[in-house]
Order: sequence, then structure tokens, then C-alpha cells
Amino acid sequence: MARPREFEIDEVVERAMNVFWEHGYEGTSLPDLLEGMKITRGSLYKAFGSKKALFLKALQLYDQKHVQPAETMLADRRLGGSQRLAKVFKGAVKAAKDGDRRGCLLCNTSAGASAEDEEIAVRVNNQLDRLTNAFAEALKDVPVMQDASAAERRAKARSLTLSYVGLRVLARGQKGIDVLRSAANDTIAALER
Amino acid sequence: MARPREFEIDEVVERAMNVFWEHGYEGTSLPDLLEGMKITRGSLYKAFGSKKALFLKALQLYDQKHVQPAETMLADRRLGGSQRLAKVFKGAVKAAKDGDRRGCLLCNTSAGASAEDEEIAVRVNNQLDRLTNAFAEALKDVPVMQDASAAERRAKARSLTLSYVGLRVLARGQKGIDVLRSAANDTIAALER
DNA sequence: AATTTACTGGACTATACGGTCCCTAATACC
DNA sequence: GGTATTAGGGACCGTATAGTCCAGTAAATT
Repeated sequence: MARPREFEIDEVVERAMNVFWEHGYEGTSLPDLLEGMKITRGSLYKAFGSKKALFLKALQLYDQKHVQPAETMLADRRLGGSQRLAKVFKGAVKAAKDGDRRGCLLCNTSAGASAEDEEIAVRVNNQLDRLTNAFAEALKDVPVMQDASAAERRAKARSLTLSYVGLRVLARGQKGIDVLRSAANDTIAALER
Repeated sequence: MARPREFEIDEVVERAMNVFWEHGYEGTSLPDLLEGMKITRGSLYKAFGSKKALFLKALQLYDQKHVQPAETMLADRRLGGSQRLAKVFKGAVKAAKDGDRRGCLLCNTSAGASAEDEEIAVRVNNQLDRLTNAFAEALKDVPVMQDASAAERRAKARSLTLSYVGLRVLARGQKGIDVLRSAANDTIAALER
């Protein structure tokens, strides 16, 4: 072998993910990325080939770092079903409260022009679908949904996905944190009735 | 006076609105606009001054053409509260079913980088807030919400806004129309319980 | 019909974009 | 230690961007 890379791939992809998360795919320029990733053009193109390829890597990391953990948590039967669901929604509210107003990378991408790109859309939709499935899994442990059919649970899980996406999109605006919290709380509370 | 304008302002703003709606503010280039509006650069800059000024006009037209009618309909007591709310959600599903996968201009803008612009954000948030208020108004005529406090109604209206935003964002993806429909139906059905 | 007014079209500008290339630098292997 | 191999830095490229400008033109007023 020869000269080794002076940075960790995972580390710079994570930084790139954060930049994309804040400004979106189109809204992020190469200089934005270079500054955020703390590498230079040559290194970026040597390591990733293109802006889009880097974005796909960032989406993959988002899956690992955010979607998969959510799936795991939503499947963890040590907590009640609605407690697990509440955790997801409260987590989103807390992020906004702590100053993270970036929303969700998947939701932002869905709503943006880059969603027209096939390769991007497939990955985004896959992750969102898995989130819906994880919601459905947790719903099995919600008392009121106990004797619901699989179709009913699926419908409810889809409805929760709408709420979740909406929550994260609106978290980007300058809406008061109490607005987000009451909306999220009501969504979860409605599950119990 | 002298030579009159060869196009109707309202007409070209509507065309511009549709272009922005599909591709977002950042995703829309001047050539995109010129082609969609069927005017040339000179005319556009004479009439509107800048791309952003045109976008603000488009947002204003979106208010007139889409938000205000929704407000009116949601306040119309000839129909029951949940019927009115259902109409809004079903309308969004129908649009997607009929091939309109653009979602909602406000939601797309919220999720995009242009939401960082103050003038844009203010207008978008104002329209979204008014939609929430209109939801709250309709909730007054939903039997189950009859003896709820104003705060409870507000919370429910906010929760409905989450769902609505989520619905319109996800309508942009290639999700099956049945997925959207069952999610929307469940959201409305949950109001009755 | 002449004059005035202001809209139209498109050539033009400066800048920013994503991406390439190549020279230099640093390590591993022989 | 010399050589092969790969990474880093940054000048450079073509293109596309938002925005400007002005010559030509069409309507309204007189």
C-alpha cells in the first residue's frame, strides 16, 4: 500500500450528513461541505467520486445512526407500546427544544427537489417505510390496539408516520416549542383512547 | 400611458407558483421560470424585480387560491366538523391520486433551505398557523370535542396540522395512493373516538 | 402622423457551482 | 534507501446561475 488517508471516512461522512441535514442536498454547496468536513476538494472526490455519491453515503449513515436505533427501540418490549411511541415523538420535540431545528433528513429530502432523483427517493422511502413498520410493531403493545386487525394497525402506523413527518418538518420553523410539544402529546394521547 | 404589458400579472404569477410548487424555491432556475411563465427575462425583472420577490408574490397567491378557500370551507357550519376536516384531508389524497405529487407549497418550503430566509419563513408560518386555527374552528363542531377546553381543541388542531403536513410531504414520494388514503382516513376516524 | 412612454427580447456580466487535473507529500514494500 | 503507490492541496475548467442593460418596438396621447 501507499500513503494512508488522513481522515476517517465515517467521521467525514457524519460531518457531511450534518451539513446536508441543515441545508438540504441542493442547498449545500461544495464549499459548505469542504468546510464542514474539514477536507479539501481533491480528497472529497478521491474518496467519494461525486456530491451525490457522498449524499447517498450520508443517507446510509442516517439509517445506521438514527433509523435503526429507532427501530430497535420501538421493538423493545420492555416498555409499553405507547411509551415507546411517545419516546420517538418526545425525542423529536426535545431535539427542537435543545436548539436542533434541522428536522429530519428524510423528511427534508422528501419535500425537496432532490426527491425527484430515483436513487435518492428509493433510499429515503425505504427508511420511512421501515419507520412505519416499526410504529406498527409498537402498536401491537398498545392496549387499545390489542384486538385490532393487522390492517387497522397498519393504517394507524401510517397515520403516526404522517404526524411524525409533520412534527419534524414544522420543527424547522420558528414555532414555539410548546406548540410542538402539545401537538406531539395530543397525537400520542389519542392512541390511548 | 404607453405600451401596455403583454401579459396578465396574475396569470404569470400563477404559472410561477406552479413551477415553484413543483421544484421548490432553490430548485427552480430562471430558465425554468421563464419557460413556465412564458415571458422573457426583461419582462420578469421589470415586473417583479427579483426571483425572491416573485416567490413572495407566488406565496401570496397560494394563500388566496388555496389557504383562504380552505379556511372558508373549514368555517362553513352547513357541514359537520369532521366532515369539513375530512374534506381537507381527502382533498390532499385526491390531488395525489390525480397525479399531483407536488405536495403543498408551504410544507415543501418549510422543509427546504429557503425557510432560513426571514421574509419567506414569516409568510409560510403565517399561512400554516391560520390553517391550524381553521382546524380548531372546525373542531368546535366535532361531537367528541364538544366539551373540550379551548386548549384541548388547540392541541388537537396542532396535531391535525402535523398530520396534514406529513400527508402532503409524503404525497411527494412514490407512495401508493392507498397508503396515503388509509393514513388520512385513520387520522380523521380517530377524531370520532 | 408625430411624439412619448414603457415593455420586450436577448446579448451580456459577474459569480458560484460541481467537477477535474496535476504537482507535491507521505507512507509501504522491496 | 529507493521506488511504487496513493492521498492532499489547490489551481483550473466549463457550465449554469441570478441579475443588468439597451436597442428595438408597440401602444396611447396629441
